[in-house]
Order: sequence, then C-alpha cells, then structure tokens
Amino acid sequence: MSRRETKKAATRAAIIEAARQLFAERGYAATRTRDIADAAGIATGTLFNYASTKEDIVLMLWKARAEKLAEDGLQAAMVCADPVDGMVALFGPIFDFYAEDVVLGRVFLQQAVYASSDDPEMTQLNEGFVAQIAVLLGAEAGDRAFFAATSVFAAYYFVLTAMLAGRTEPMGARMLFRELVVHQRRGW
Amino acid sequence: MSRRETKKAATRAAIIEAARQLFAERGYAATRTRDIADAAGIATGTLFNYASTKEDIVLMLWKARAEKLAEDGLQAAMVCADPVDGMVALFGPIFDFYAEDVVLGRVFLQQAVYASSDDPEMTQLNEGFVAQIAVLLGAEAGDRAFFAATSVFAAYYFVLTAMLAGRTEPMGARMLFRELVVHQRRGW
DNA sequence: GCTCATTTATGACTACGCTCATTTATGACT
DNA sequence: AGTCATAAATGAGCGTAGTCATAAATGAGC
Repeated sequence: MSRRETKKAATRAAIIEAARQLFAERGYAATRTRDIADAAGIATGTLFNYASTKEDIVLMLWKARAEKLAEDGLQAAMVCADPVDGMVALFGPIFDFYAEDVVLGRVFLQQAVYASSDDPEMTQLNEGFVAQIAVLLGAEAGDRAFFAATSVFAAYYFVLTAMLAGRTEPMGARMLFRELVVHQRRGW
Repeated sequence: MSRRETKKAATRAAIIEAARQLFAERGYAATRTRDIADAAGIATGTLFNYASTKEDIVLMLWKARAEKLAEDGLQAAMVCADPVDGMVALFGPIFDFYAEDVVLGRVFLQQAVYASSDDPEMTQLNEGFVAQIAVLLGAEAGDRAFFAATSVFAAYYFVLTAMLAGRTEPMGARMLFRELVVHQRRGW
C-alpha cells in the first residue's frame, strides 16, 4: 500500500470516527461539518473531498454496518424452518439498527433509496437484497418468489418508515411486519 | 370575512402561485426562497410566517391537489368490479401525479411521511387513506381487510419510491404495482 | 537527488435558508 | 375619532453547508 493510500484510508477512518462520536454526542443537526473536520484533524475543504455532502457522511458511517446486518440476517433467515420466522429474523435486527438513532436513520434511508441511482454499491445492496429474499422464499413460493419477495420488502420499507416517523416502536414494528407477512402468504 | 383574513388568504395564494411557477421554470433547488417572496410581493420574513421551511412550501403547493387525487381515486375505485382494477384506478393517477416533477415529488413525499407526526391534517390523509382502502377490500378480504390494505399501501409506497429514485417510469410503476397486488391477493 | 505531472489539502469565501428586533396594520372598545 | 392590544410584515443579519483558487505532498521517470 502506497503512502497515499495509507493516508487516505487513515483520513477516511478519522472522519468516520469523528462523525460517529459527534453525532452520538450532539445529534445530527447540531453537529457542524466544521466540527467533524476539526475532530478528524483536517480542513473543511478536505472533508468534502471524502464526502460530497453532510448526508453523505451518514452514508459512510452506516454503509459498512448495514452490509454486515444484511449478511447476518440472511444467515439467520436460512436456518429458520418457517419462512415467516425467517423474514422476521432477517428484518427484525434492521428495525433495531435504525431505531438506535431515528434522525440518522432517516438520513441514511433517504440516501440509500435515492442516491442508489448513482452509487453502484448501494444499487447492488438494494437489488441484491430483494433477490436474496426471493431465494429464501423460493422453496415455498416457487416462480412467484420474486413478487412475494418484493411485497415483503415493501412491507419492511413501509413499517420502517412508520417507525422512523415516530408512529411505532421497534417492537411494534416487528409485530406489524410479521402480521403483514403472514397475511401476504395467505392472500386475501 | 375580515380584512385580515382576506389579506392572509390572498398572500397565501400569491405564495402558492409564485412558488408553483418558479419551481416549474427553474426547478426546486434553483429557486431561492427570496425569489418566491419577491414574486409573491412580500418580504422574505413574511414568507416564513406562512411556510416554516422551504420544504413546507412544497407541501402547501401539493396538499390540495393530493387530497383531490385521493378523493377522485377512491371514487374511481368504487365503481370497479375487480378489486385489483380498483387499486390500479386509485393509485395509477397518483404515480402520474408524482412523475410530473420527481424532485418536488421526493420533497413532498418526505414531508407527507415524516411531518405527519406534527401535522394532524397529514396524519388524517395518510391513516384515512389506508382505512378507506380497507373498506374497498372489505367485500373480498373480510376481517383481513386491514392487513390487505396495509400491504397494498406498502406496495404503492415501494413502487412510488422506485419511480422517484429514477428506477422506473410511471407506466412501469403501474404495471409492477398491479402485479404485486395480484400476487398479494393470491398469496404465495 | 531533481523535475514535474498528478493528486490531495487548505481555509477564506460565497450562497442561501432562516431568524428576530423593529415597524406597521388591524379592529375591538370607548 | 382616538386609544390600545394584538397580529402581521419587514429586511438587515446570522449561521452553516459547500466551493474554489492556491498551496503542499506524492511518486514516477531520469
């Protein structure tokens, strides 16, 4: 690894750590980009070489964790005999994850959804996710697995949004999500 | 109507008209709040007596239209024999509505979703919507109508988001939505 | 070790959303 | 008509996200 690459990685890590800490201490809105740059030991201009917007900093922060969560969830879902239990095992921890900080959660979700057009890594994360749910449901849903998976994902997204809007707690989200999946499997 | 109320209504209308025109001409980001105030013939400070944020201006603009759209859609859905056709008749025009300007659409949707906690009018619009879908599906879905309605609404929200993220056109959105509803009715 | 093209860092500066102390308009009451 | 409390309007000013011309660092070629 060249000197440049090492420094770049170190700066990136410093930004992430500084942002993580400051957001946790003061919250997203009350943390200025200058504060993050100062805490990371760089100039404000440099910060924007690593993240193009303040929102993008949140994306940097959460992306790695989100990927791990998706992986672990898929593992957990695979060992469930009942597909409904599998879906809850997959999405339940994600609700908890977002509930840690709903303000950051909103920012991250919005970035994940809308910035995915440009960011190939995010596109992959989203589309790959639905595809893997379809695989999980394939045993039972057969060739309708794609639509079943999409509807399950839609239910997840809806419930997550409701939680981030403050209309329910993580536990309530889990329960509503489970009910929705159960009813989707049965049909009307 | 008192002099005050008349002026207030006129100012409100002037803001909406000015914003509508400027957003259409230059787009959301390129329109400054000062421009809107100027075009409406008021000071910037006054503008923020009517809308608390720039995003709130979008909400003012679209709220009336959104309500009408929901009403008309529910009317159209009621005359459909097949509930799937009913759902498409209800949500199809909404996709077109949002597609008119995806940037404003994103802003409006976000406001509608997240600001609904505080804004009782918006809460009513959202929750009442699901309730009325449940009524529409009640004939067929019986006591499962609430969950059926919620899943249909979730599918709508998911497809709408995909469209606003540029992943599909309004026509594609309609088609995917229909497929999802069909499969939700059948079950896996 | 020197040169030079390329990448990265810097911080003064800008643009714009929003605030707030002050001023002006309104209408109820006499 | 005159007084006054309240509501609404005003625009100079503020704070902060993000920019950009300039400077510093890096490493490949010689």
